[in-house]
Amino acid sequence: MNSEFTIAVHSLVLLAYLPERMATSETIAVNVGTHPARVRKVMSCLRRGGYVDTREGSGGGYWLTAQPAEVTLKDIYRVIAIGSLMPNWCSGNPDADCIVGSNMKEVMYGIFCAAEQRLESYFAGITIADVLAQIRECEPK
Amino acid sequence: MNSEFTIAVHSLVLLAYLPERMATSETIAVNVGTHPARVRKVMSCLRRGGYVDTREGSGGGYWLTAQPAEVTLKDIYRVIAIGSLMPNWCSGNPDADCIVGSNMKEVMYGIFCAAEQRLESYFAGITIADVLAQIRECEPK
DNA sequence: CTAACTGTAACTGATATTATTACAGTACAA
DNA sequence: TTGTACTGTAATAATATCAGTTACAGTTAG
Repeated sequence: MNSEFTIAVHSLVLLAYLPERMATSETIAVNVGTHPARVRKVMSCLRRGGYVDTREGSGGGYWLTAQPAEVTLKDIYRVIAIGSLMPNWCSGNPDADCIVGSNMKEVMYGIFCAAEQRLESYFAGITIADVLAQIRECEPK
Repeated sequence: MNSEFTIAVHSLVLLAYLPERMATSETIAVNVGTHPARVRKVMSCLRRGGYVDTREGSGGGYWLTAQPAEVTLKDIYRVIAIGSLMPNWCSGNPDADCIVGSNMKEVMYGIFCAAEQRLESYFAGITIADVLAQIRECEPK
């Protein structure tokens, strides 16, 4: 899995934590530990998903429009990282004579799709509010 | 996830399918669609896990020692691919002042570990024999 | 008009993945 | 005991993916 999912979750949790529920890509990037351009790319996806709103220009930035308790990690996963469980490489060769070689690709595809659904159902049980609550429970540094 | 897990499953299913339950790395590699050296690397892990036995030298190769109905994809996952769900990149900075930035890494780590357990429990329900049965159910080409 | 933003694409460098080569070690069989 | 056919493993090369960075057009507030 690439890390855009993590960046997306982190960004939404940060917005939920901030009193104004608003921040610029620069502020988010510092908190996440990456480059503002990368944050903007991820936030564009979240905007298309309807979880944040953006304003360009001076005084602009990103703010949370969704309720933290109503956005799940599954929602975010589907917007940002869907399909990332499946390896890019597939085994077998559909034209082979052997039924194992010729059908393995399809069977493994089915297995990974079902695995991804399991993963999504786990993520469906975790909201942005839950993640923020876990953060508040951490030992103060 | 890298594709060694897929190669391992494919190899074991092929061995379970073959009447002798035995094959060389060359035979397996052709069926899987990769290089024999790569198959040998994966099979070394499976040997250490106790799922196959190997014999060097002329007439050697790999054969299945475990019962196909008793080896699960979870067993294989743990031997070959454990930890592969977690991204290599982590967000946040434990030294930051903000509790979100300083604790996100740890919280996301916990989320991914639990997700991996979910994945493993799904894989625990699928045996090599199940995969082979699915292959036999596929339309003949 | 200017400063401060986002949106997005292009490019670079780093890292991960897969393929390939190489060769030492082992076992069988003539 | 020598040749052939294998495994075991490391090193290298080729390729793909990922993350960082730069660049700049477009937008908005003041």
